Amino acid sequence: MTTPAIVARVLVDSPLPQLDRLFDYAIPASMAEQVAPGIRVKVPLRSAGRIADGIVIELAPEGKYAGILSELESVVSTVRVLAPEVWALARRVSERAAGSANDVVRLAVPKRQVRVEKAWLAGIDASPEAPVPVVPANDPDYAAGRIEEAIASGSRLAVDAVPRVVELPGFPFAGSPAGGRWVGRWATTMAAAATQALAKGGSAILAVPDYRDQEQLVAALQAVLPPERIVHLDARQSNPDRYRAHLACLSGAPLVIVGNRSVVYAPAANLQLIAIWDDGDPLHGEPLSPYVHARDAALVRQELQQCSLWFVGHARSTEVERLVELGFLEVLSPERTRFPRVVPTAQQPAQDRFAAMARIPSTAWREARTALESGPVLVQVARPGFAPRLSCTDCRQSARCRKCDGPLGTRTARSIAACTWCGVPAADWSCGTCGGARLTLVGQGSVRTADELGRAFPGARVIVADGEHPILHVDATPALVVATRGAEPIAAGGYRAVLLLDGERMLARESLRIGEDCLRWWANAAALAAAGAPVILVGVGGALASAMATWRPAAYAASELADRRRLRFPPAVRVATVTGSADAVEKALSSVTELAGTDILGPVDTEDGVRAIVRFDYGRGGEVASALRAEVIRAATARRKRVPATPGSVTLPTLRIRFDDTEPFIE
DNA sequence: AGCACGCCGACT
DNA sequence: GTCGGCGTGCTC
Repeated sequence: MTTPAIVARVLVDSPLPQLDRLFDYAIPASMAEQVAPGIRVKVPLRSAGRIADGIVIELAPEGKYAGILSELESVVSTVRVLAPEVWALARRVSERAAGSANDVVRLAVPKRQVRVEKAWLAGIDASPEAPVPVVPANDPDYAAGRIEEAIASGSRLAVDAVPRVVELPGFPFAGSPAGGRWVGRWATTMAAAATQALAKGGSAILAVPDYRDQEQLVAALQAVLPPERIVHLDARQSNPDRYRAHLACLSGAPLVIVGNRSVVYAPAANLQLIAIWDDGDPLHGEPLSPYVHARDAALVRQELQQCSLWFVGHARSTEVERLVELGFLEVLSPERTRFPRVVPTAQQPAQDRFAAMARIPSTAWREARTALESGPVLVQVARPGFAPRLSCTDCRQSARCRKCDGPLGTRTARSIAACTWCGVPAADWSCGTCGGARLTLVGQGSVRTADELGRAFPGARVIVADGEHPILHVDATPALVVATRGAEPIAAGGYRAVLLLDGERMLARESLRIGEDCLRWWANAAALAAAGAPVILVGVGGALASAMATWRPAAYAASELADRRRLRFPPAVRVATVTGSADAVEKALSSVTELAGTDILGPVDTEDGVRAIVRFDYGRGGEVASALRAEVIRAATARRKRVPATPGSVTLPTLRIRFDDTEPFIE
């Protein structure tokens, strides 16, 4: 009797780009029963003289490899931790970014935890309880049946969120803590969409940028779903928690999987929906190689699995606007909405006794004072601390840290100046330019603003919410809530007024995305206002102010995108930064320079080596990525430089590629 | 990465 | 003759 020879094709866990492909191994008879796609194995790498970890990707008839096959060393676990569709996603995403599939798989499959796995395997054998039925929810602010229809037909949507807060209803299932909580209205829209996916027998992946958003979304889900249908899966969890959640997804039951950017790789059973909240938030960008943004990974996954794909937000990113203009995304806007009442005010000093706080115009003062009689008032500022910056009183130069040259600041009224980068106190400071020894406070951080507001409104409750004082919720009683952008608490019933103070300062940062970012920060804060409450945008004019006043962030995104098209800046075109030694970069550039629709900026010198930017049309992405990937492999296998053994220095690869990074572009 | 292979200079 | 330097290439 002869059986056809079957080989296991294995992805070997290695950081080396030249090993980032599949290796064929013979399957010993003793393991034949256990070997299946997606399981962890150990394999020999003879030439490297070691045993490596790997994941079986597929079983295939022998023949692709001419040489003599080694045998699998052992089966680590029979759990299929890498689902076939997640592997397909990892491969496509890594190819698109000229990176290693291994790096993406590391994001998609948490480290194994033996105890967690054993407990899960034991639990699977126990007879499962009958699942609590899911009642699909709709969102009354969108056209009747529109959400249901979108999930049913697998629509791709840019969803304009309802700019309001809402109180969650109590939930009929025991143990739900959601009732009575206030959350952003967007969270209930996403929750409603998720229930539609569950009702269809499928799973939903919901990605949020940070824990504050996650907290709201989970509360909104708990209000409409039994707890066993909700799973957190997140790179910030401990390894055991993350692995437990990963295994829960593998159980095959339809679930709502909530997490930050890496959740887009979750092994969802019968995926029906991927929804991303606030895709313009930089936290959706993956900081690890190959630096793939959650938005891009979601787009690839949608293409592979034909699920519904939603980008939900108050402000629209230029990337989503581009997809809308292409007709790839359909816009879903609420039917009947009261937009926030935004009032842009020029920067004019107050004429009354509050003139000391010149950055708050008198109209804003009046609104704040009136609103403070009935409830909480939000004051958004750019920076935390007391004085975010200090300068030399004599020569006005910005004061720098003696140790690391970082800028100095103070955190409270009483505290001593310290470096905002390394934290070293600046005792006995003297100016590096003129030798002066006196410091002047520059700017107002959250703490200083709170101090001054407290003096201007004697008896008022003042609450500071920033990175150091994280506050998620405030009640409906009068209070001045001073928050840095992105750290605004949710107020029960909504804020009675919102003051957006440091617009000019926020806009001063040099970044290609600064307009989009500011609009996002302001719109997200404005969405926390009570219906009809004034939102005062101080000291900002032009297109941004009118986009806020008319509540048309999409129109701003469209004009911004038109500018980028003219300038050939992303996302009108794609870009890849190429960094490394001068000759490696030069070789890499010559591999793409012949391609039509590409041009090259640079190279310019950097700290170690040079950097160039390749710009190319979307249609050229595949060719550019594969050409650059070939160069990465070539550079990695080419003659290795003799390392002069500098202890502590990190050895960087001679060639590094990063796609779709907008940071190198500044206006 | 890690390890073998291979092709030249200095050695008992 | 051959011991061992390191440049080059491969890992199923």
